[in-house]
Amino acid sequence: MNTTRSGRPALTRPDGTPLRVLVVDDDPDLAEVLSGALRYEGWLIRTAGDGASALAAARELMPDAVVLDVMLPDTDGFAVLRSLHTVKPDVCVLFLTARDAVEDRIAGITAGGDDYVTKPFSLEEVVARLRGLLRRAGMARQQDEGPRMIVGDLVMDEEAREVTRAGELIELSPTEFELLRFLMRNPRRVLSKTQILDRVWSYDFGGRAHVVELYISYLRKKVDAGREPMIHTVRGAGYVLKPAAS
Amino acid sequence: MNTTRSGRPALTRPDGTPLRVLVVDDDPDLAEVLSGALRYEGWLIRTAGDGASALAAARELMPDAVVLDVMLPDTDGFAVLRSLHTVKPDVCVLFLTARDAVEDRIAGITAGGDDYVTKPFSLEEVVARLRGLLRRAGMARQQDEGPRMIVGDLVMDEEAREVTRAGELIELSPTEFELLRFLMRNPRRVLSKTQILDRVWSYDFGGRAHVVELYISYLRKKVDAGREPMIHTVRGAGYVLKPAAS
DNA sequence: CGAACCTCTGAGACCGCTCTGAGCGGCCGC
DNA sequence: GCGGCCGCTCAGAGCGGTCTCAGAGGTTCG
Repeated sequence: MNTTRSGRPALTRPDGTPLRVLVVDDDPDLAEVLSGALRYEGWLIRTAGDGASALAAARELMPDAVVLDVMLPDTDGFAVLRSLHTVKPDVCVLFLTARDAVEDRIAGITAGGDDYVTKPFSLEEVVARLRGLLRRAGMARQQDEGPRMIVGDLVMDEEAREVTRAGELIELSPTEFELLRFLMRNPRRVLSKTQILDRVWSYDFGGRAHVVELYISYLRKKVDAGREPMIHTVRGAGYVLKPAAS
Repeated sequence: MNTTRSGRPALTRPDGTPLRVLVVDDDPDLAEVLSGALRYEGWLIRTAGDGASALAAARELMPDAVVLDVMLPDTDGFAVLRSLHTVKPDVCVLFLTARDAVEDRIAGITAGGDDYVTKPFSLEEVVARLRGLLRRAGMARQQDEGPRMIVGDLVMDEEAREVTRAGELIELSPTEFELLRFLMRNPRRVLSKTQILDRVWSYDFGGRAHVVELYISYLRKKVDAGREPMIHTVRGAGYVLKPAAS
């Protein structure tokens, strides 16, 4: 079976081959970081730096999804979207956009089922949105039962943004939610504070790893409160999430 | 089973294959947004930019329904309608028309079973009208029980434009109604303000997401008033509609 | 022509979220 | 045992998201 580099089973096409994603951004550094994160999911990635080469790459790759910066040197996002749909009508598109440009020309994009994230974003956010898009579009094999993630008696419904432990509802802030999502996607696996910072916080976050400790403590208070602990500290290494039974 | 991108079961032909819809509009952006929204319903979409290519596409696609702009570069919509009926006599037609356009001729249309919406329209409106047309024409399989939607003790009858909670009638303004319809079509699913804006407000609406907050507060006053709340805010993400029991 | 309603804008208040800094306690090496 | 380091938690400041109110402008209907 196709797997991610973390050993977790990858989200694949229905036939088991890797999902294909095209990353389009004129900032080479950002494109590199993005494609790295997506490759880590076990997907097949190509990159392009402008609209024209994006179209060429799309024709060749026939991607299942495209991560597309709205601000491109040659064309605007809407035109690219149209061209992409003529190349592959069922392609999913995840737009990357500056925060203040949202109102600008993006209007109507989410209407077709496509989605967007605003810069600066976290890699987990991008990956999560893409997985959501691909799953809803029926391009991904249903290995798990949809948008539900389960570790021990801890359950996360990504679409409803709902977390329960032993059936009890747990309310989480956005950052807490994203941190827990990252932990749950990597159960029984030690994650360093740096790793967590790189994945869960925005790429331009200048702060310290201390924040991770703080949010872990928040999570413990809500997730482990009075119960068998699932979040464990590995001194000098990082944190692990494990089912309580173990 | 054929499903929409939201995971909800799609309205299909009686034989289970996707409904076929032809979108005819000379504005490529609008055609793109429309076909995106309809594709999202799990339907098979083709587009055309003028009357001649519309006819050609219709002959090839044999669509169940046509979304047709009245103002076309080469002919007017009514001529196209007549030709369409020679190609496929039982096709449903949804007209797109300017607000101040000829009321009399349009009136004749609705008598024939077809329908129309005035520009600028919201995508939810178009989708709802189309679903109504297809259902009434017997082209869609009745998977759900007709025009009735139920979430918890909240019931919406789309055709009667009537909403009740726990049996009590709730009076809603047009915008409130459409917002609630969108929420009810996506229960237990977090919807961002942008998503809501793109679907419920007209495509040319330039305003801010602030309006969504305002209308959510109106809805709460009417739907949740004094009862167990069903409309929940997910800070930083959007809103969810959930049965009170949960 | 007037009244009622609907929709949207703007302003203000509130409150939850995020992060900083500091202090404390426990773990490890010496 | 002792000092230093690592990790945990608390308290608080600043910020930004969200809610609500009041009112203007437009539309519909009587």
